[in-house]
Amino acid sequence: MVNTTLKKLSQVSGLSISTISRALKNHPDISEKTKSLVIELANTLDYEPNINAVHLRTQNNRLFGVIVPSISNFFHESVIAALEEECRKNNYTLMILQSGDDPEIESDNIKLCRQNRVNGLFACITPETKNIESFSKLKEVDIPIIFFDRVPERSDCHKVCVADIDSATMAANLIAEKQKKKVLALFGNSNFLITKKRFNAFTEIMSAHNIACITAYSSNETHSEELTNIYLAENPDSIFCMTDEILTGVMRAIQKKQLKIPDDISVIAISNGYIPTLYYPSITYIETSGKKLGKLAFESMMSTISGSTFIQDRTIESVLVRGQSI
Amino acid sequence: MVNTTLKKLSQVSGLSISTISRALKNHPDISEKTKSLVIELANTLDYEPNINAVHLRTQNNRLFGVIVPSISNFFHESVIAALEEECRKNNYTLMILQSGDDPEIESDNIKLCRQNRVNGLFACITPETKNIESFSKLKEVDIPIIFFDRVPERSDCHKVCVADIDSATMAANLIAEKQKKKVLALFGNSNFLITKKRFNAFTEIMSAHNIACITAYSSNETHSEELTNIYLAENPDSIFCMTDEILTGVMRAIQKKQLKIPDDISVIAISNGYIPTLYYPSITYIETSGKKLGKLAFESMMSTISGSTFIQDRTIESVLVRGQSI
DNA sequence: ATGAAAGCGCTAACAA
DNA sequence: TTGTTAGCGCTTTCAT
Repeated sequence: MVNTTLKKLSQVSGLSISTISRALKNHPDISEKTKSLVIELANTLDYEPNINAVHLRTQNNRLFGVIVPSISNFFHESVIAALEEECRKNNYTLMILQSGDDPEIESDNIKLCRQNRVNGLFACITPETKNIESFSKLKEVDIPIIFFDRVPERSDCHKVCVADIDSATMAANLIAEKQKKKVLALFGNSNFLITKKRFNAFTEIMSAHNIACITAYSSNETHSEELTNIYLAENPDSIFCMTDEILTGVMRAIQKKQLKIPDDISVIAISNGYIPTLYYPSITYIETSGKKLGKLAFESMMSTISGSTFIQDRTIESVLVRGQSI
Repeated sequence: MVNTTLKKLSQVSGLSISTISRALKNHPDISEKTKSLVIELANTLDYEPNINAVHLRTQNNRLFGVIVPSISNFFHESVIAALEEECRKNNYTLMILQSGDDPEIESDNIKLCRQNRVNGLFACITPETKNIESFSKLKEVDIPIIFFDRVPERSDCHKVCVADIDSATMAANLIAEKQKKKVLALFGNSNFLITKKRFNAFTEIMSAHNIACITAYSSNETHSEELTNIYLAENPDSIFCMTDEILTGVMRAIQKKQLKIPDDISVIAISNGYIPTLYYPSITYIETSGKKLGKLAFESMMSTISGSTFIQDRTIESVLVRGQSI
């Protein structure tokens, strides 16, 4: 069966299309009698407005796009969940796109956003996104972009990030406070601004306290496990993990070697919060909440949409969640 | 700046709108000269077709919807990832909707699908979805539905599921093979058909082998941990976990009590595959692949869309992945 | 090879 | 209070 349209309702009821349209939107001009008549008719015929027609006509899709590397990621997942919730509340639809960390797919996704005439885009860029030219095309047609988590280095764009320096600082300070002497610190992709900042903040505190610090970069689990195996030979008394992926790799190595946490070795991580609780003793971590980030990003979007010309550059505070791993 | 339209290209080039439209779609009637001219112009003016207009005109949105309880779930996440990939390849867009296991939101989502004139819907129903009336409205307007994972009991609808009985059977057989004598078996939500089937298959094999079997239902981590603590008093030699959530709860209890796996107690789970590898020794599990399910669901959708009247009822084979936990 | 025109379903300004 | 009409941007039939 074919979908019911205003035209059909008009034909069946004998009323004009515009009267039907108005009645359905509870327009004050329409009499109560007509309204209830039309609404009832619409219900029995299962009328649902054709959103393409509405959007074409109103030139407002009430649609936001979000580009993440992959939804299979605790952090981004929680960001999306938060965005989705806010969109629901504000009667927007969210178009979720995955870049797979491939700049070409990212560029395709941006095109999709333009074709769909999104009202705004939330974007987490790929490590290879050197210039943001493809994003600029959105700006040219006045589609605001809120970058989040992984953001461009330039300052003329809206950004919402988790605390980069702060979270590394908190972890470093806890290590110092616990009188650790030799730490293995594993960081994520060195292309990212956030990695650089955390690396600098962390190592600085280490030197300030005269704590020996072995550093390495890794962005996946297996590599982290290998690195841990290698550097465990140097007998660190603690390990700092910048991401969940690193943490799981490190834990695999530790568990295989049957090392006791925290007696043989201490562990501290930066995480969104699920993985650290899976282990026993549970891992102490600095929480960077994707949920909070999502909410803040949405807030920034709304204020930008409603005319604020202010460049948004916001940061989510980190929280220390104490486990028993250090 | 405003978006470029065919009209604008027409005005700038002096060609008619229809010529522009044809040139852009590589229509054979148009001369090469005109084509290249138009394409170049479109590029310089950053033309992107207004998808709402295209869809309104062509009455084909090339859009699928998918409803899951939450994207924050390993299994559903991988289903979505697979669906997304297939959609990409086939030039469809995927609209991802979350029900939060709330029948009311589910119903809203279905409405959204109708409003967006999706070409088809992939749906994983909520535990409370007693009747599928809201889904029927989609069928009335010829929108095919492929139910997956959690599906209605009635037989007149398309279904793609993971092996229910088989996976429970495989786990049970392994437990028997390993000569276990007393097993604690934790199952998910008892409303689901899949739970019932697995429960029956599992307990049947247990009785056939004269293995004592304590059973309980739990659908979240904390509850699973509590149940484990309670039933550990009865000294089972093995635990069967029907889901990842159950597994993490069980493992928390085991780790807190410092029980050694597999010496003190054996563990076996049904899982999508990530969580079991996090532990050491790694957990033996029956893999139910969300990725395979997604691919198969898409296949079913495509054959239904292209006219097959055949009721699809397909099942993903399970695979035993051996860890060291039993 | 190109153009004119109709119409997809809807909203809203204007008319009655 | 209701109806008429134009038009959003696009595709496609029919004419030239």
